[in-house]
Amino acid sequence: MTDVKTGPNPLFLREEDLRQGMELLFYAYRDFTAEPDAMLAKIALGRAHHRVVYFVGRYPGITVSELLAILQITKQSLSRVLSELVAEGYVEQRTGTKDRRQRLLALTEKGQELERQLSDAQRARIARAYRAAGAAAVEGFRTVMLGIMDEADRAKFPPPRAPGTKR
Amino acid sequence: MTDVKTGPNPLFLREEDLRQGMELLFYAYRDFTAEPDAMLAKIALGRAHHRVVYFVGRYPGITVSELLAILQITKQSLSRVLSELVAEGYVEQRTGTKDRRQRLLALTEKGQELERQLSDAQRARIARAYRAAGAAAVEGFRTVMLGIMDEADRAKFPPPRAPGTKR
DNA sequence: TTTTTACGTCAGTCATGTTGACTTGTTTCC
DNA sequence: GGAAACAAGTCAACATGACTGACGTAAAAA
Repeated sequence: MTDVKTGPNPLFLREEDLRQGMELLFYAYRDFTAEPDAMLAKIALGRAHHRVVYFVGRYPGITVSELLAILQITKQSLSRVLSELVAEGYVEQRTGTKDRRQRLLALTEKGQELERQLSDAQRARIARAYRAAGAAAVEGFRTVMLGIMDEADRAKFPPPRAPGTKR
Repeated sequence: MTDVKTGPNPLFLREEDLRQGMELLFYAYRDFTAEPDAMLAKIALGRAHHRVVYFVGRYPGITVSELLAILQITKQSLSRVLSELVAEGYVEQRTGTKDRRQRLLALTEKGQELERQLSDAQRARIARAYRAAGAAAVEGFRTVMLGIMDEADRAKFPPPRAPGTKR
């Protein structure tokens, strides 16, 4: 590859640097998921349930197809997990008002409590890493992670607010 | 939590910031693994095989227990995957010379070729993200990812070399 | 010599994904 | 208004990758 300078930092990427990036993803993700997985095992649920509970909590009123687009699994896979969550009273479905074909999903009180418990360990982990790294590093993290993911979902992550800006 | 300033950046972490961090991990990892998964499916292998091939390629002569420590799965789980890779001629085992109980693992030529093909998409993805983000962002990414993972494996990631330093 | 370690294996189970086919209701389009 | 498209759900069969528990063998360490 002819090295055309694309900016102020030519970034001579060695094989070793790329390997390190791949491994950072592997180890961080492995440890990031380990805690909630252990909690889930105790109540006979799995990581798939966590993901559903997380995104339903994130987007109350989300439709089944929207959820499928995020998770990128088949509806048959989602179906099992989702119906278990509904049966156990973590998630409720109501028929869409605008489009009555849709099932709008939301967490029950119990579901919110579960989500909070599961994600707390992860939130704490992120918070710890963010605090230790500092604001500039966090912004770099954000930029690289956005570059790693497919372009399609980047719009879900609005640019950070300007420093000193109050909401 | 009483906010004790821990450094130059107090980092007022909002719920929203933490959620964003969690989701960055989810989406980046989802897309990072999608390409090799698709390739693996064509040759009747799975993600587990990729992980083994990757780390055996990374650490030629690695022992089974070292590999287990990295993957954090049971030896029974590894066993199936590993013996398939050996049977298909991707990985070879030889008895340790110092300790004859050990099976030292290494990739065959065929295994190296597979590893290269599988990881190429991932390497390209990381390279693209790194180049687009710039050196400072990459360093921030590194710092945050190290903070997210458990402390135990951080030693695997030596600090970056000083700028201008030749190896 | 006993114990521990490294590795392998058999057996059974579970969670999570897949494909393919089909149904039901609802909306949209001509 | 009728046909087509769409959202969701369901049944069935299957693959993968994890798990626990029990047991065996060979080599190293105590």
